[in-house]
Amino acid sequence: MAQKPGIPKGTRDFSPVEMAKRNYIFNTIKEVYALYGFQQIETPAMENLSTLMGKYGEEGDKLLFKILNSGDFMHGMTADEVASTSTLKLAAKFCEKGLRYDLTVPFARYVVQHREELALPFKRYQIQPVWRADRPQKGRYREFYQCDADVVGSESLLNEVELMQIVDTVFTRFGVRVCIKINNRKILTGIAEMIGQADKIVDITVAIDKLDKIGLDAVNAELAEDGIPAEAIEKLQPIIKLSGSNAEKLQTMKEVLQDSAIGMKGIEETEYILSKLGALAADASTLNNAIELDLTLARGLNYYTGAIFEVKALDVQIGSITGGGRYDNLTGIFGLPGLSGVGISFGADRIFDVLNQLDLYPKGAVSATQLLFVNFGEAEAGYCLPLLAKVRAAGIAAEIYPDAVKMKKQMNYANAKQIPFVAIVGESEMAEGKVNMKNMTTGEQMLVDAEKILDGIR
RNA sequence: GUGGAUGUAGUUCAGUCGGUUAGAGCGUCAGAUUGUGGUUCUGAAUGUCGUGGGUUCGAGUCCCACCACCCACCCCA
Repeated sequence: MAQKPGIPKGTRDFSPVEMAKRNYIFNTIKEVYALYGFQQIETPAMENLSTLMGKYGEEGDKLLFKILNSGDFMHGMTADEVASTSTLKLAAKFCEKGLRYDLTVPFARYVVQHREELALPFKRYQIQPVWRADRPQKGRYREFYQCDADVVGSESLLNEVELMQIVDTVFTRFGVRVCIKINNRKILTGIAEMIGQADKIVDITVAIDKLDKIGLDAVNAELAEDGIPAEAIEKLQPIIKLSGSNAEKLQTMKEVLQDSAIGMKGIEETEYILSKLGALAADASTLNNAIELDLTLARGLNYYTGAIFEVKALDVQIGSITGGGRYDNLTGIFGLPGLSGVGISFGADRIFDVLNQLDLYPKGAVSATQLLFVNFGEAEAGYCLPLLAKVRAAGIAAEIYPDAVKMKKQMNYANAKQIPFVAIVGESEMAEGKVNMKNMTTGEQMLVDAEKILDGIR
């Protein structure tokens, strides 16, 4: 072996077993989305860079994968430009496309581009890979899948309620215990107003967001570093430390934010969503999983304007595995103002890790072939082929070992593929018109009539 | 972009103070067993010790650079 081939940093191959598991995840999510009336779309892996740039903040722009123009990409460049040392400027010159960074922005582009054909409100889901030029680490890849569902063209909070129900249903089906955290950008804006730091809203939310990770003192230190006056930080303390039931938290915040119109609007929205989910009284929730108002939840993406959500697994420490929120004017940047959207995104790769750690895959999700015919030679194989066809016609995945090699080897193959049944047909079985069916789990064998081969697989 | 660790067989990893022939488990292959697997036993194959340079009589081991991967921060799913 001369040189081992490899794949780019932060990308992965998926083995047959991994794909079976991933498909189980994707299929479960798809089923639930469809159950709520969402329809699937796909968009291209690459978008025009102008569609992507400026939508994810300064950090996000840096993490965009840019695609070099094909052909003579230096064409038409001036000597000055070629000599320029500014990577950004050069990139802008010879890259006009980029790989998608998430599914939400391409979706907004899709909506604007197809606005005439869409029946509003438009509910779509989309399961595709996205790419980020991040430095990879645990649970973090440069190519990963998102499973988004969004509704645009409706301001009703019923959409938020349904999305919470979807989250709850999906994780219930997976058997993963989660905590759904909910907050509202308007409340955060109200808080920033109340402490007189409205323009620092982004810094404040980013700092507060880290509370459960770095602790209160570190958050306060970061706030001070961001230039928030000590007096304002002081005012923030009771809010950061707020505890109690959802209803209690709302009551407290109503008092704190009574002078902020936008803050009160956020409270009202949150109250509505929680009440519809039965999450205000302690024991009345209609969800299987806990839903909790968490004022420290901020979410980095700055296009969110209303409710925001995030889901954490209770039994695995891995960061957020699902997130989303309402964005009032995402299509505005593409020239279509006044359309409100709200959506969620399941992080399939992290859910994959969670299900792996908890070993929550249902039996049968992994193995595909149910029955293997052992191959003893030309004549025997010829006898098996019609039987094979019959089994397949009954919808049972089956295969015949293509080579008449040693039986041990064929049995090993069945083991490696976790095939539960093996059909052994040699001279004696052929002569009697029978099939020897072996259950690979129990080791039991029984001789059945070839006609009744299906009875052997039970 | 910042910081920290690691790099030896397909894989996980050992390898003492720098010492002559590079080790183990798992996996793979073969045999025990010509039509019965998972267990067991026996045997075998597989190495640019990440790459390049340096120190040395001698380097897997020490030094430097580079590369790769991992972890943490930033940010995020």
